[in-house]
Amino acid sequence: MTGYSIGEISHLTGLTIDTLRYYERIELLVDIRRNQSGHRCYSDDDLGWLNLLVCLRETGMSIADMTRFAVLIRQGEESVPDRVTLLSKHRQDVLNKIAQMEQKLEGVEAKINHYLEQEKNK
Amino acid sequence: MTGYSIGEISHLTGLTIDTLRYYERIELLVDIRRNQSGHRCYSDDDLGWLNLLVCLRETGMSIADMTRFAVLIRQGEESVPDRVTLLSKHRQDVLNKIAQMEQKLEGVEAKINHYLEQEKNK
DNA sequence: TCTTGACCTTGAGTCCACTCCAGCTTGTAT
DNA sequence: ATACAAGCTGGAGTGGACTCAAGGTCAAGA
Repeated sequence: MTGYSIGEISHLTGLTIDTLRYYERIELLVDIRRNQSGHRCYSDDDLGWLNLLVCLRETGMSIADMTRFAVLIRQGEESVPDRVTLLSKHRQDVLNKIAQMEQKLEGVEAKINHYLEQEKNK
Repeated sequence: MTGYSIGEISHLTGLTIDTLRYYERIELLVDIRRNQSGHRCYSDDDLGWLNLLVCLRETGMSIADMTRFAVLIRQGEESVPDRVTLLSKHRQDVLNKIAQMEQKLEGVEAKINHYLEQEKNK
């Protein structure tokens, strides 16, 4: 209930402490509570938001787009349709990127097999 | 038979002209033939190598690793097992990364669905 | 009391992968 | 003859996403 320290959040999210402070600087993260001694004190909501950011980052969303999304959220309820649009577009981008990677991976596999053949016939 | 100009190769591979020259500068590409007027003249082998590089790049291999691979190739036949090792490791990395992206994408989809539910109950 | 360790801030630095610039040459079309 | 497109070089600049450094505060334990 007292919230999480930056070190705890770093462990829980996999983001470094420097990255957490950086995200706050660029306003990807706002209004983080502080305790008496000025240390950041993250809430469960903050943790939830960071976990979503990690999902977006790991699926290749740019910081610029994450920032756009964060702005939508700050605009409140009425931006929900826009948020759906943004995330849906991202979802499709990710699916395309995965398909693209799978296709190019075939080229790599063909090369591996070519080398294996070459070794076999020696 | 006369080979391809840098502009043609750019179209064929999707790499920009600047990137092609950059790859040569960092020795990802070596011994590109020149015509009488000093212009690059790429062979079919060069094109094949570039297409493989594109597969590696699009699947997320770093320039540093591509350079290592290029060095192995220049070492000749005896490096074939090492090339297989390098490419196989990359293949596994790509599969892991795709799996990771698919998993994190579920987090994004959950959020989309959450928003859609929220909109429905309004 | 004094030392650790975890935290704080501002500002600068790093790494990667290009990308752009200025000034020059060459070959083809009008 | 001249204009224009496409190419050349060496070197500098860019954008994205962090990452590090220096110097300071604060609370708890030996």
